[in-house]
Amino acid sequence: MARGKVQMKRIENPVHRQVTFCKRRSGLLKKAKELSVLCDAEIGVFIFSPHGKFYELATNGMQELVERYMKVSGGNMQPDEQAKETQSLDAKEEINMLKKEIEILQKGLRYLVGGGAEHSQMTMDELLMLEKNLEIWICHIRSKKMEIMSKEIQLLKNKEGIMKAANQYLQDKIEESVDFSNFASMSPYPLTIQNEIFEF
Amino acid sequence: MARGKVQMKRIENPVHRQVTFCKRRSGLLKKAKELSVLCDAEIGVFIFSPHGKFYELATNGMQELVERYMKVSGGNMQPDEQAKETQSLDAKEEINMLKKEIEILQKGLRYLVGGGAEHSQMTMDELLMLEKNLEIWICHIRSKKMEIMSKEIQLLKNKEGIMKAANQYLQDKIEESVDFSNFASMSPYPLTIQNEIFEF
DNA sequence: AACTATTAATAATT
DNA sequence: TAATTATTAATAGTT
Repeated sequence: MARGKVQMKRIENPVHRQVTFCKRRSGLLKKAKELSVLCDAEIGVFIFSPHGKFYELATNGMQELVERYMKVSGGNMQPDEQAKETQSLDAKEEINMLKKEIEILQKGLRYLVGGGAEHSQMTMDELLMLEKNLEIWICHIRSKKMEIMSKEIQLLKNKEGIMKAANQYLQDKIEESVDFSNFASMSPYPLTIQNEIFEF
Repeated sequence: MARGKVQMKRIENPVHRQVTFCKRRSGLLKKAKELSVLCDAEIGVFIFSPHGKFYELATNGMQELVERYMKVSGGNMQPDEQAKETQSLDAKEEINMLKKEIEILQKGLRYLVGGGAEHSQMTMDELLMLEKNLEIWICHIRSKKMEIMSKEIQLLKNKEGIMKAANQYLQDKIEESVDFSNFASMSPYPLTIQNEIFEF
């Protein structure tokens, strides 16, 4: 927008890039604020600089926007579509249970972020629920571990098969040589050493 | 930026406002994308139109940005506010929303505990670390539960002591009365009933 | 950080 | 709605 058209690709010169970042960042935030004021929209902007610095603008508190975002994006991007599911349960009860769970999870989150000071405020029931959640979570992790281990075992078995085949091949060769040359022993090494040779 | 300077306040004419919203929204998203490309920054933009329609742009997936945001912002959730917003909605919709929210919170927790790695991509070592973390957390919770139970036990013991004292007092009174009046039996009730009288 | 020459965005208009 | 255009706003390169 000034002194020459700009190519839409990463600016390689780090100084230029940094300067442009500052200028355009403030420009973007200004535009965002303008849009929110002029059109009565709620807007949130995150900016993480390449070096991890964080900038934000939010019309109504980022927290609220994030929560709203999560609600919308949690389903599909179209708020219309998520309304159409049919399932008959005792809705109010379920809602209450879910809300409780949310509260507990939020407390848990706060606890983790806050480093532990907050759980003195949790009741016994809440602690039980949180404990249950964590146990479920640990189960997931353990099954993931099992999965990884299974893969490794499979890999090792494959290796073993290949090594066995290689050993067989070598043994055959040796026997062949023995037959052919009539030497008593061409193979001074035990098979285990052959294994090592073919390990990979 | 055209045909006259614009006042920085809400556009009252709804048609103008809507038109301006569309134009500036696309402008803002464009600018955001440009900034991210030119300066190698990560950017997320939420826009909620006055009528609740939602637009977003995110360089690396909004989820990741939101998580990152939660990390830097310290996770100061306001559990109260979101409950009120959902009052007028259809129950099933609400259930879905709450479930999504739970999922997101769990993801957030996972993220915080794991230090940022997605667990589908986690290595064995990372999973082990996470598992250990969760177990530690469960230990904390269990010790908190123990603490609560201990307090309850203490409370019950105190009660017991008070009741015993009360009983003793009553018994003394009764004996006194017996001595004083020379009636054979002033106390037709067993002590267990005295216990009930002094329960609280 | 301040300054322009330019480009880009957009308000009003068609 | 979708173009057009007259202006203003943003900013790239420079100092």
